[in-house]
Amino acid sequence: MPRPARVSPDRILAAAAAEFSARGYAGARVDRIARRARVNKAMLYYHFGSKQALYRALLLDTFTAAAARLREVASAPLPPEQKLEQLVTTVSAIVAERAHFPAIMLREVAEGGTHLDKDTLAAMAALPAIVGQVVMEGAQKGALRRVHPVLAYFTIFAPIVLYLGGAPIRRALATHGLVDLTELTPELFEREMRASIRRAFAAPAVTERRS
Amino acid sequence: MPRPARVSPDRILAAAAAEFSARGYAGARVDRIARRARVNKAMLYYHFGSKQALYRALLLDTFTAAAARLREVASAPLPPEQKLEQLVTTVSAIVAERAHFPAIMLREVAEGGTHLDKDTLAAMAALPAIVGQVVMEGAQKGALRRVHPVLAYFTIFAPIVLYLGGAPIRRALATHGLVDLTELTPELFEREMRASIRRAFAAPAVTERRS
DNA sequence: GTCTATACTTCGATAGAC
DNA sequence: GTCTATCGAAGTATAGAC
Repeated sequence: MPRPARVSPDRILAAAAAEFSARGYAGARVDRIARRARVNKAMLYYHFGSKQALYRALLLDTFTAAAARLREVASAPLPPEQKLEQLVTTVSAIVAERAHFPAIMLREVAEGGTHLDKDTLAAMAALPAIVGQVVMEGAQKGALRRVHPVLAYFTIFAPIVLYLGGAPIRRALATHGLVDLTELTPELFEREMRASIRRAFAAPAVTERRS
Repeated sequence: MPRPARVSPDRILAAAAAEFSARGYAGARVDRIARRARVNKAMLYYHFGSKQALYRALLLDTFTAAAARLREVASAPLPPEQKLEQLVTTVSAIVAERAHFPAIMLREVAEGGTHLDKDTLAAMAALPAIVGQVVMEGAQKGALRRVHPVLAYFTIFAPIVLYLGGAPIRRALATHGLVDLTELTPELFEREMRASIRRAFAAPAVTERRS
């Protein structure tokens, strides 16, 4: 047997990621997901049960994977300042690997978690917890300024997710000749973000640098 | 004539703001908007023509008003560092007055501008332009660090919009007993944001403070 | 596990009287 | 300008054969 063809659920999840991220829960069409995954609708319902269950499975998978990546950074043997910058890099990397991540996250925030169950909500809630842990550790060691951990989470996550998730609308703006920008690249954006985050959260210089 | 009753269009726009922000374009129901505005559907179509036209009217109104507020700050007789902090305050104030602003913005970014026409897209594009103007002025005067204007836009806007727009999902998390937080208040958030922005974009200290 | 055909529902939009 | 009634298009989900 050259091809086991045991790939339906994975293909469906991938198709669901594309569809839900591009159109949102209400805008997504089960027919389209099935077609994109090259299975028929009945097959999709056979594996996932309902549109909502598929959506939850997708989000649980997405946020669980992201949290795992961030946990690696949080528990790495690095000084807190470097962990913080590494978080920026890792969030960017997560988006680079899963292009649908930003749209899904932005939509779910806007949606208020309406379609989610407790497990999926818990997976989302893990992200701020991990960032908060890094910041609090840094403050304790005197390496970082004391800031509210939730503020740190938003200061780091929000710009990256909105900027990278904004690629499609920037294309739309460009189409209409409305974009001014000497296109900022994701690479440059990440570099500048790291610098901004470093400065925003650096501990006030108590011991002065020698003159 | 005690009450002109000439309020249908405004009431419809207000109802549309609530519905579209809570459910998105595809999830919004024209019936619900009409009911909330206490007009019937035919009346709504009489005034706005279609669901899409109503959506565009709402977004054009929303972003035009926000841009006007920000332009005031940009052209105020203030040093750039203060303008920057004032932008933080103003974005927070805009959200305080129009609670649906964050959700609408997050959704439209995720949506990629699909439902928008050129005018509405232009109104959205005005926001980064205004922030960029402040940052470039500051860099020219040596008051601010040289950063890409688009980066500055996202660094300021994104955390505020995502944090304030995230209130509903934080409530959902709290309902399930998943929130750790010693609830960060919007006021404290704004104060800390101003501090972070100030540090992130301050010009490197060339002239040392006297010892 | 896989597919076709279809039941059932909801929603955007309009016709047409007042 | 305002309203009631309704059409027609989609959309989720399932029945039932293979």
